[in-house]
Formats: sequence, structure tokens, C-alpha cells
Amino acid sequence: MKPSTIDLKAIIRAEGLRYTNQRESVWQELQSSDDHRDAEDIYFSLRQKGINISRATVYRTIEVLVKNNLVRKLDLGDGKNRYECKWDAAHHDHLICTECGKIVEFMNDQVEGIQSDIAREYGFSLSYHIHQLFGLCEDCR
Amino acid sequence: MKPSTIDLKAIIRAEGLRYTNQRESVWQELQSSDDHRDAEDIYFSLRQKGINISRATVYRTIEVLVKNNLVRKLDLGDGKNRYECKWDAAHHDHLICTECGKIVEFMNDQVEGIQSDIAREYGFSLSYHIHQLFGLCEDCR
DNA sequence: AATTATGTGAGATTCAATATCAATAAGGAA
DNA sequence: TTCCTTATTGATATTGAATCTCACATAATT
Repeated sequence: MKPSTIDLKAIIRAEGLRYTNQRESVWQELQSSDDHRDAEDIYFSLRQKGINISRATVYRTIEVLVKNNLVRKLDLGDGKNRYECKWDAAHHDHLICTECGKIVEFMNDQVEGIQSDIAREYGFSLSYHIHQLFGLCEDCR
Repeated sequence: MKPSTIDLKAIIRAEGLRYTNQRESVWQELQSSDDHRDAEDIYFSLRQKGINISRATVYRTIEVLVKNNLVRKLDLGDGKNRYECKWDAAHHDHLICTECGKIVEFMNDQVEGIQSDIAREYGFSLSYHIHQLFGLCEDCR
């Protein structure tokens, strides 16, 4: 699905929320750049572009986007939440270089299957998972 | 390996560090109870037992234990680091109930193998990983 | 255009974790 | 044992991400 085909206004309003310039700005900003960005980063980018928005609104808007599955929250272990648009990619997880911070996305259907098996074994109904591999990338080792 | 067989003094001193009561206390406390505890929790437990130790020292000592592989740091997504002794268990990961917070440990050699394959494919040398499944446990769904 | 409830902004607040730095004590040397 | 050097500790301040507060602004309906 292409980003442009997602109508934030429709989604927002279907939730009974109001469509605002700030919400659209955050959504645009998240789509306009590399993934794995954090809230502070989004905030400063928008300010730099002359868009008037507050820190609180950035955080609140991201939360709305996450709740509506437009954005996925990532915890890459560096103490702040990161976010990625997930509209154009199949489910993937992350390899992270502990030296240079490089993030590589990987996909593996086999693991997904095993996860379901494990959940079933313990009587859990799965809603999401975190699967991250940390180590040194080719360049850093 | 039984906990009692681990000689913290020897390990600490082999690192060129000094063996102190505070470091021993934190190590004992981590072993004496359920796993998945956080630093604040350890701090209060020790204080309650009449052991004089500061918050800073608890944090610092845990860091030492982690660096020496006596303790594993967990990020279960609730905004604080948790720790577990790993001396008596094979490697395992976690299933977490998003409703009641229950934590279940699971082991799966197949996933471990696949992780190695993925790392090799992308030229990474793996040092550790995070693999957590979130959902509702039997009781909560 | 008027109404009203939701959304926003600026700043205060929270909370985990880290930094600072003077005082303390571990451990080697004599 | 006593002395010394230096790592460690404790009390407190500070950081940084994220959330909360509440007066004001504004979207959307009438």
C-alpha cells in the first residue's frame, strides 16, 4: 500500500477524533524520512520546518497513530521509543549493531511460526512481539 | 551451576575491582528471590533488611554484575530495566502477559539456530538478542 | 455565526537512571 | 599492624524521555 493512499483524515475521524494540522504534520513527517525515528527527533524536524507544534502534541499524536496501526513502536534498547511506518512492509524485525547503531531489517516466516507454537503451548494469545538481534555489523567487527 | 559455587570475590578481584559488602549484598539479593526484579526494588529490599547501601551503588553494582555475565539485563517494555541471574538456567526468553504482567520463560533451540543463520546472512557477529512475545495469558483472555 | 467539546501549547512534573564530589574503606606495601 | 594509595560509596543534583495540567484555541456541528 502506498503512503499517499492512506487517508489520515478518514481514519482519524472514523475514530471520533478531530483531524488537525498537527496530526497531519506528524504523520507526514513520519512518512517523509527514514524509519526508526524517535519522538524528540520528529518534534525538532517539524519545528525546523517552521511548523508550530508542541512536544506534547507530537507525543500524543504518535500515540494515536500507534493505536490505529499506522505506526509501529520500537524499543531498540537505547532508552527511547522509536517509530516506523509499517504500511509498505511485511512484518519484519531488527538486527542492531552495538557499535555504530546501524539497523537492518530482516524477515523470517519460520520464526513467526514458531512464535505461534510457543504461545499456544503456554496458553497465550499473542498480540505482538519484539525480536532483536544485537551484535557487530560487517563494518564494525 | 549452583549459586553457592559462584565466588563473587574471586570474579570481582579478577577484574581488578574491589570486593565490598555492598557488592556482595546486591549479588545475594539478586539470587535470593524471584527473577525479573528492577534496581529500585533491589534497593528497597536491601534497605528494609537494614543493609546500608545507596541507590547509586545498587545501580553501579548491577552494572558490574551484568558486565561479568552474572546477571542478565531485561527490558520488558515497562520503562525500567529488570535483571535476572542466569547461572542456573539455559538460555531462555520471555512471554509477557500485557494484562496481568505475568512472565513465563520459554526455551527454543530452533529459534536460536535461525538467529545465527540470520546474523550470518547479514554479516553480523551476534552478541545477544531480545526475544519477547506479548499477549494475554490463559487467565486473562 | 454561535456553540461546545476536543485538541493544543507552555511549562511543570514524574520517574528511572546517571553524574558529581567529598568522605570512606579495600587491599597492597612496609 | 599501620600506613598509603586509590577505588568505592553515599547524598544529592542532574539528565532525559515521557506524561500531566489547565487555560486557550479551534474543528465540526447546528
